Amino acid sequence: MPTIDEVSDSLKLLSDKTRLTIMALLRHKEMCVCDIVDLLNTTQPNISQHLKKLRTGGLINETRRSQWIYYSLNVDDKPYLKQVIDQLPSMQDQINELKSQGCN
Amino acid sequence: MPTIDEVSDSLKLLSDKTRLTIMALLRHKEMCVCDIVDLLNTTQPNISQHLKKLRTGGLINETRRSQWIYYSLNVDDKPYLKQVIDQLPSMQDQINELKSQGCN
DNA sequence: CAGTTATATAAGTAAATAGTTATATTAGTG
DNA sequence: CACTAATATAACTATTTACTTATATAACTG
Repeated sequence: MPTIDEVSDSLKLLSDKTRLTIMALLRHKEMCVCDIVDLLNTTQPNISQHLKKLRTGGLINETRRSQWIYYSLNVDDKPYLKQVIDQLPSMQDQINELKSQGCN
Repeated sequence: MPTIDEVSDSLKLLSDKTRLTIMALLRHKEMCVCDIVDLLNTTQPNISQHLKKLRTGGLINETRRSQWIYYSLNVDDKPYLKQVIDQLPSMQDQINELKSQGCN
C-alpha cells in the first residue's frame, strides 16, 4: 500500500499537462526527445526538463542509443497509476502525422 | 474517454497532499469541515479552501444539515480516478482516535 | 579535428499555489 | 435579540513551478 506522500508525488508529476501528454505518448512506444519535441508544441529544453522530472520521479526509463536518448514508461511497480495511464486518450493520430516527417 | 485537460485538472486537485488526505478520509465516510480540521493538522480556513477546490472540480459533494456542511466523494463519473482513490491508505485508525472526542 | 545533431543544464522570470490571519456569513440557542 | 458555533471569504505572503533564452556536453560524420 503506497503512502499519501508517494501517491501525491506521483500525481504531481502527472498533473502537469505537458508531462501527462508525454506519458500518453510513451504509452504507445518509446520515444527520443526530438520525437516528443516535434509532437508537443514547445521547446527542447522544456521537454528535457519535464523528462528529467518524470525520470527522477521514477515514472519513466531512459536509455541511450548512440546520439539518441530513448524514454519509455516505467509504471509497472505503481499499480495505483495503472488505470489513469491506461485511460489516457490515444495519441496515435498525432504520432502518425509525424511519421511522414520524422526528426531523424 | 476523458481529455488530457480533464485528467490533468483532476490530478492537479488530487496531487496536493492535504487534498489527497481529505479524499482518503472521505473514502471512509462523509464528514463535516470540523471533522476534517480535527483530523488533519491545519486551520479551518485552509481546509475550507481546499474543500472548495475539490467541490468546484467536481470531486466531492456538499450538503448542508443544519449548521454542519457534510462533504462526500463524488468520483463515480470519473473511472480513471477509481484505482488511485481506492488504493489510498486507510485512515480508519486516525478516524477512530478522533471518535473519542468528536468536534460536535 | 571541425561541424553538426541530439540532449542537458543554468539562470532568470512570471504565474500559480498553499498557507496564514482577519473578518464575514449562516444557523442554532438561551 | 444577543451569543456562540460552524463555515466561508478576503487579503496577503512565501514558495513552487513552468517556461524561456543562452550555453554546455556528448556523439556522430566528413
